[in-house]
Amino acid sequence: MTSSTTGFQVIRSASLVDEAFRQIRVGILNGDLAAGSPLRDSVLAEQMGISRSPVREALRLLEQSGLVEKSANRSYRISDLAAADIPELATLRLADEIVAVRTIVQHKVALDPLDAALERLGSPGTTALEIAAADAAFHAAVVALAGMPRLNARYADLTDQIRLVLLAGDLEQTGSSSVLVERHTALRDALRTAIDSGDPLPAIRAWEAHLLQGMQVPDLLDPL
Amino acid sequence: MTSSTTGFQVIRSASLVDEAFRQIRVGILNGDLAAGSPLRDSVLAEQMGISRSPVREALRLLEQSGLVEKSANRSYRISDLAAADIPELATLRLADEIVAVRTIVQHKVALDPLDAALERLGSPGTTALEIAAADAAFHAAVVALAGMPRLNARYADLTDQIRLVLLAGDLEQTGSSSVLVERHTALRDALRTAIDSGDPLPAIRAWEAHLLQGMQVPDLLDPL
DNA sequence: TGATCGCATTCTGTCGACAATCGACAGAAT
DNA sequence: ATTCTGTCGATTGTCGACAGAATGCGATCA
Repeated sequence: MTSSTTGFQVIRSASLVDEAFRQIRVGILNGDLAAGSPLRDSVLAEQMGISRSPVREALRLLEQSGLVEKSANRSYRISDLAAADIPELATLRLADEIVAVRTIVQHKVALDPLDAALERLGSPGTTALEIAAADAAFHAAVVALAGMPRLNARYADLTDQIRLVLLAGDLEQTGSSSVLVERHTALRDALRTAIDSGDPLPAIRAWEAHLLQGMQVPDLLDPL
Repeated sequence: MTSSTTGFQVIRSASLVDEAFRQIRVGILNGDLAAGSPLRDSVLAEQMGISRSPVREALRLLEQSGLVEKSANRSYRISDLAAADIPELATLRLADEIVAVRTIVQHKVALDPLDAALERLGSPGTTALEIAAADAAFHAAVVALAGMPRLNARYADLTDQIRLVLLAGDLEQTGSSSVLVERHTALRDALRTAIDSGDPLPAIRAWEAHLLQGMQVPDLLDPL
């Protein structure tokens, strides 16, 4: 890399907007911020020790990414995603992952980056939260393999919203670690055989089945 | 300085951010704003007669919607979407429209709203630009029929970006009005028969063929 | 006692100004 | 002549403050 000789790191002071975005986002996804209560920019700004302007821009970005919405009296609050929103979110996520699978199969992308995610998924002594994170990381890695930046961006937004729904209804139903490793390894193998054979359909079927058992996806998919 | 050169209007009400977003967006999509030149918030603010803050927030929103990009700590500029970006954009658009088609077929949504779009497409004496708009409106109407707000939002962003690409390379290859009416009527009929039979596959195939002939979509789709 | 109007407080939207940073240019040193 | 360095103008990032709107409370009247 560029700075390998000196060990210097590239200095990039992220803008306050990016920093505020990041902090508010993790605050929401960790459940630290109360679900229904309004998000007041002045309060957030004071808590972060910055002015309101960057916070306001960050809130707008969070709104576009779906984690935050403006209520009628025009104050921001965390999106109250309910079980009613699950079908749409799950459908869109499945659609995006299928796009990724197809692209990967068509371009015969190397699958090595998935091994790291699989390993993290199977490492012993991980909390349920870490297991869920590793699960999400595997799917995100698959999507990333497609090399489509816009797909990546919108997929990240989707997973954030889904995580918010799960947080609200706390119906975290991640199975045991071992069975998860088994299932995701099967997914990778399906991808590999699809690449070898050139036919993505079996991999797509495996993906549908996988996401179907993860959460109730509408029966949109069987006709395929 | 009046806004005669750019066609911007002085903003009066609503939210200045929304208004600025709207005006800059149409300015980009109409080609009024130079493609490569930087978008300076001070200049835009002055042209619209408002301060820089709303403009900056609008530019950030435009960045997330893909029409504008910013180099680190430097000025915004219109995204230089090239022909290299067409495969991803077209793939994502097709994926989204297929999601809509599947949802419509499964829920047996009434197709009446499409007739208005078809009529506009076939009304005589329309310019090539209006024909293109009516074409896009038909597809947007189909997506809207699915009733999925997030799908709608991201589809709108996609079509904006695609329009920007077409604007840059001006390879507008809209056929004659009559043949377009014919093709889109066929799409609606395919949708209808799919709803009646309960099998979305023929409609999906019709959609793939339609979008394939519209612009070079990668061969992602034939395995379906 | 209950409802409605008015006032005060709080919050959001917007603005002008200051500070920080970047690219370019010119001058100096090799 | 070329390269490095110091400075300057331009532009972005951030801030504190003001104005309008909304909310809540209290007083007054039916």
